[in-house]
Amino acid sequence: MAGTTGRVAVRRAAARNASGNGRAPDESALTPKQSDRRRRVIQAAISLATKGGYDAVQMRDVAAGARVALGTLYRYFPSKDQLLVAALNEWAENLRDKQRSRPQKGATKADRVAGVLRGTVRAMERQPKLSAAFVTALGSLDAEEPGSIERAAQVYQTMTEMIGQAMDGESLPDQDQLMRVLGQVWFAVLTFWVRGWSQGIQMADDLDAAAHLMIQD
Amino acid sequence: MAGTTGRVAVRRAAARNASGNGRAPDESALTPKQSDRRRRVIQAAISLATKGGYDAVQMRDVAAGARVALGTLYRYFPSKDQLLVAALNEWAENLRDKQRSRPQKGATKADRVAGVLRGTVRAMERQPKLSAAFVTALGSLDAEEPGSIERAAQVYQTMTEMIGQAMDGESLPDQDQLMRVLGQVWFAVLTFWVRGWSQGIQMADDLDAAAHLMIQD
DNA sequence: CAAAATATTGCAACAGGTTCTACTCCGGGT
DNA sequence: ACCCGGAGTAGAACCTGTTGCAATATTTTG
Repeated sequence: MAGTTGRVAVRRAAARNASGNGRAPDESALTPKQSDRRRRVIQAAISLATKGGYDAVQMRDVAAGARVALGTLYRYFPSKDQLLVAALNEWAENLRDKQRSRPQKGATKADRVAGVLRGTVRAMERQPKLSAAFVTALGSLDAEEPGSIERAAQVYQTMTEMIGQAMDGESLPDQDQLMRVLGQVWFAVLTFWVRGWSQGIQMADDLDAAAHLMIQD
Repeated sequence: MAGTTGRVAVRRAAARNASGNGRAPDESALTPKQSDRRRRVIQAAISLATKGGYDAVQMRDVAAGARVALGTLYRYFPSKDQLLVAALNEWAENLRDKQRSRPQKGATKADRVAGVLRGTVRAMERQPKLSAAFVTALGSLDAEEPGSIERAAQVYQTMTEMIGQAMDGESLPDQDQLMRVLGQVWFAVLTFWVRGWSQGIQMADDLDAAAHLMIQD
């Protein structure tokens, strides 16, 4: 029991790219074998996270689960956090597509936006361990680490697209600023939940409050 | 150069409290020697964080800097993150007291609240490394770790008090909900900045937008 | 003041993310 | 078919947060 270590922020900075390329194979198209490996890695990470959360996603286990060497794992994803955020990306894109096919029904913009936001947290509450792992990883991305900002931006954009769908019709003034802040509230609400600073129930309330306070219609 | 580890989420859970007490001496009043040790520890952490940020705060170095054994350090603070958040607490309380003596001048509630929020981030921008360490620690607190939720709540409350000062006068309906969301935006804005997802300049804009969208007066 | 209870110290040991090394393997160009 | 460089593999090694422990030092108690 007991005993464990923690999160690590990694310095990395210089170094790296010792020999040859050193870049993740994301850049150019992956060969079939490669995208298969990539899929297996993400799947292994999700599977571990679903059962045991962030801490249970141990890189050695992910590698073993995906039947790749540790070094290969790190060639695909430069860190545990980026791996998990990549998984979160796929999850979010899935959800966005689902929401696209079943649009919000609310009468007002505010209602529809609140609906979308509540939808995401409801989905996350169904897999608390996995979601906690996602949120922890997202909130721990190292800004210095190449690619991490882009990966976060991708999640943010998927989120924004979901909100955008609910705001159809003529756009409000300052819509960008508004969506930006809504994205921040979404992130904070999830973090508060994951960190135990608020109960699951409060997430919906907070999102409702934010949407209705900021969007008046 | 290169090489480092990351954040660690610690399992801890059971175990601990093996022999005797095991509780941090925070509980009852500290003896003079003890509060002196405590002060030295926090000071050492701040000093390291100011120069090198979160990663530079290495527990062995903190212990050495405070002239305390590693074990003692852990008796006072159960984790690196709680140590840093304790430091953040003191910093925030200081700022709150300063703001109390020099209240916001804005004409509207929204202006004054935005002013307070901007004030905190402006102060943080002056010590980017230290602030990044604070925010990272706050966002990494382990919910399982005893005391961590209380410590986060304390920061949150100090924040709330600052906002409260600016909202003097009759309170709005849903004021609690409102302050809650404002606190979330504050946290998110700082996180976005620290993670490199937004520029410093944007922090003020986002906080202004949030305050003015949510407080209409 | 002596005994008992607590706090500190110094250090070794662990754990898990990340890095490094020495090979082996595979696919394409010649 | 042969050769080359990039991609993979296995595993050791490194780093730093955290824990465990025996020996001392300080405080509390009676």
